Amino acid sequence: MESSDSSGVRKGAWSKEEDVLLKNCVERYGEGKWHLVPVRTGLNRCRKSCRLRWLNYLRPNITRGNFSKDEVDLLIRLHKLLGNRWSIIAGRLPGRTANDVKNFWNTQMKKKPGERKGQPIQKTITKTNILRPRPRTFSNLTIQDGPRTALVADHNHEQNNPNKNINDNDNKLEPSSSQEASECIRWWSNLLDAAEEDKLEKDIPLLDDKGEEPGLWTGQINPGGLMDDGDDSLPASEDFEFYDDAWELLGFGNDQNNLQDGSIPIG
DNA sequence: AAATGACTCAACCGCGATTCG
DNA sequence: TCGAATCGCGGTTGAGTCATT
Repeated sequence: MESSDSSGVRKGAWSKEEDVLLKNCVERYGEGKWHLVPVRTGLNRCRKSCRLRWLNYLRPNITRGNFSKDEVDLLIRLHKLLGNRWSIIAGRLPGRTANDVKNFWNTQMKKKPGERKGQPIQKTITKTNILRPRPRTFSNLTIQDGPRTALVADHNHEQNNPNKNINDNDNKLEPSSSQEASECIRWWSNLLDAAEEDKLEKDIPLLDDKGEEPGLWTGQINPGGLMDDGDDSLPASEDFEFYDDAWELLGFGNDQNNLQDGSIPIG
């Protein structure tokens, strides 16, 4: 079934030999610089295809198989909050790629209740029940408690932060065990519970009184959320988002200046 | 056993955003 | 400041597989 485009670049399913070449390349040079991968490997593939294959299939720690009940539950609520922002949602589901999440949603969750496993969902996304994230990038931030995957870590500053609660060898910021993955899911689930109970039952406007979207904090973390093609010198989906309200619920208050500090107490 | 339809998921496409010279 | 290159993402497609007739 293989084919190639007008420039002769191979398309279609990957062979085992191609997988080995790509895997060896990434292990040697690291993720990123995808435009160099075809040159380094000799693969007749475009950079996008190489990145996609790595992120969605070859990358370590990818969780395969059915979604657990907890994952489905969290997925439903995150989708309710975020809509089709698969990379962000996947970032809350350790080991799941955005493509996985998207495929799962499109194949399982769009079925009518009774046709699918899991609980019914609200099919219609309206302006009043969806919160779009408002990116607010920050760095040098560490949460000293909670799941490791909820840590906020600026890769450029990790070595300067003695308080970071993360394994130095694990710059992917992924859960190291299924127990941690479950803990991460539970943590986000609880957080969403609190945020939903506190705010979502009210009719939150899309824009606040300053004309900005109420929503999420964006910082740096990668609990495993991945999207397909593209490239970056940092692992994909390094965004970390905090529900504004959850931020307060967690005891941080609403002083955004806190975010500039090296660490923030939690709980 | 063969034909057909339904389903899954890997992969591609296109476009807006970002980076870089 | 601008244009080209690259990245990141969501939407869509289609080949392979499974279930049903």
